[in-house]
Amino acid sequence: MNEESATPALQDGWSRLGPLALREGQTSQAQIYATLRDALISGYFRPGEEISLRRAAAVMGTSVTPVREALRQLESDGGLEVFGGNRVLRVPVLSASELLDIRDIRINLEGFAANQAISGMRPSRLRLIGNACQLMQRAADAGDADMYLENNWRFHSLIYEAAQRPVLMGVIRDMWLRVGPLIRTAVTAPLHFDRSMASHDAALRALRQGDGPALQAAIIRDIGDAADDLMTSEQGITRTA
Amino acid sequence: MNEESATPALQDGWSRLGPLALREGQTSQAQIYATLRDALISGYFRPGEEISLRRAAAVMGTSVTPVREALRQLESDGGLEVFGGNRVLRVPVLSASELLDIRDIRINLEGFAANQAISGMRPSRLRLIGNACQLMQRAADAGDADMYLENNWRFHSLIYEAAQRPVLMGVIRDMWLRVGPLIRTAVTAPLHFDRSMASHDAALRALRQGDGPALQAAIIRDIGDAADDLMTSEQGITRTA
DNA sequence: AGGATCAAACTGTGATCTCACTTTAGCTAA
DNA sequence: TTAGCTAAAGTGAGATCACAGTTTGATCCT
Repeated sequence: MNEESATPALQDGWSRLGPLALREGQTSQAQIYATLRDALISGYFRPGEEISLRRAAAVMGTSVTPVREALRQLESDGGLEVFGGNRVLRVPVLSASELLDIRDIRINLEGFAANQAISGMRPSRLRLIGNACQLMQRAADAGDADMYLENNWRFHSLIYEAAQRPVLMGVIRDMWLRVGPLIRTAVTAPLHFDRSMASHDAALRALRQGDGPALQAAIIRDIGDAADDLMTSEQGITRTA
Repeated sequence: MNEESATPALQDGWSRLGPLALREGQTSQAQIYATLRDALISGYFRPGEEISLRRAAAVMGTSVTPVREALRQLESDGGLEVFGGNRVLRVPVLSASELLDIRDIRINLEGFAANQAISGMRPSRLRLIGNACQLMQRAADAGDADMYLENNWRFHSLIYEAAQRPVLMGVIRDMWLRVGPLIRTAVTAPLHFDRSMASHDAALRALRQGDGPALQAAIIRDIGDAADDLMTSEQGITRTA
């Protein structure tokens, strides 16, 4: 039955991306990598969606060479995986065990980063975090998933960056790269917004009071709740493995 | 003064690597990546050593194309970094703060993995771990750094793999990739072998008793001691940043 | 002897082409 | 209608080439 009306414009991830605006001092490859990485984190691509070298090159306005390196990098980060006998690259479809694997890494590292962030927190950054939290709340009220996800990443990364640990920040970003395509399906879960915003409010409170352990606990709760929603939604997750 | 006799054959990392033995079903790029990654973990390359695309291609017996992708992947993993205005790839020279950054990630993740490994431990694996520990002790007695480092990674990875968490294992491997070039300098520290083997023995004991927290504590102590030796050795570390 | 200069030899980057393979669409035949 | 075959289009992998930039080293002049 009319599936195309149920998902009116099931756009692929490319529709939101334009050709590359070449900035000097940066290689094409680096810009393509950053663009696609952020797009994956923001959930522009769905799990299982295939990424073609030539099509990506056409969209970015370059040859396949820099695209290939960028995609290979993303594969190395776990943001893409080789799929069939044709070695096609696609957005990973996670198994339930992989999801738990990632969840526990996040609990360990983001909890640690949050705790470390307390000492490096400045008023200006705290204000930015508060803004992101407000925008998230507004997006939740309006049901705007795009705006919500964008500010969700912004909220979390602003906290972790205060820990001033670039390597840790990179590993955390890699974990978000893996769950990014899934989180968009998680926000459709009932009560997700409510529970998530409750954790975020608790985190913001702890942040303002300089309470590291409380902040850590709030972040851990947020991660656990999100993983629960993902497990129950069963979209983009394979149960077999 | 005759510096060349002080370091008689300061071999670069390529001297231990041969041309690629093409296995079917694997891409050249994947084999080059795996080869170079393991070489970096084992400390074949020194911090600051430069990696040339064409030279690497000549050693591996391929064109620059697959080499470039492999090196780009390693850069993304943090195993290589772009250096000068010429964008030369080299083995990273870590700052003291980066070293602490990596140390704490390792403490969190490897400690967690060790704790999780208890339930997945099998007698056959336990025997392999015991063997690696014996070989490490023998290498320490003989002062064979190569053999020691090889079995050190083997010892740790055998433990963590028992946790059956591929993503976690990948992140841990990335951390070893970053400290691999440094660890070779750490083993020259006085008492490093003694302290390290004491931690390893404690880990093995905890493993045989199925004591997760004790295993976790032993692993954490090992990581902390190694980081201390690296900080005091000051080789391949910049103090400025 | 010391410093400036210029050319040669390197560096990575990106585009293009060929190849082997897979997938798919369409046609043919049972 | 359906099964099977075939040709076309698509896939990534790898080699090669051209280019811009840097580094290096020798030469020349002071």
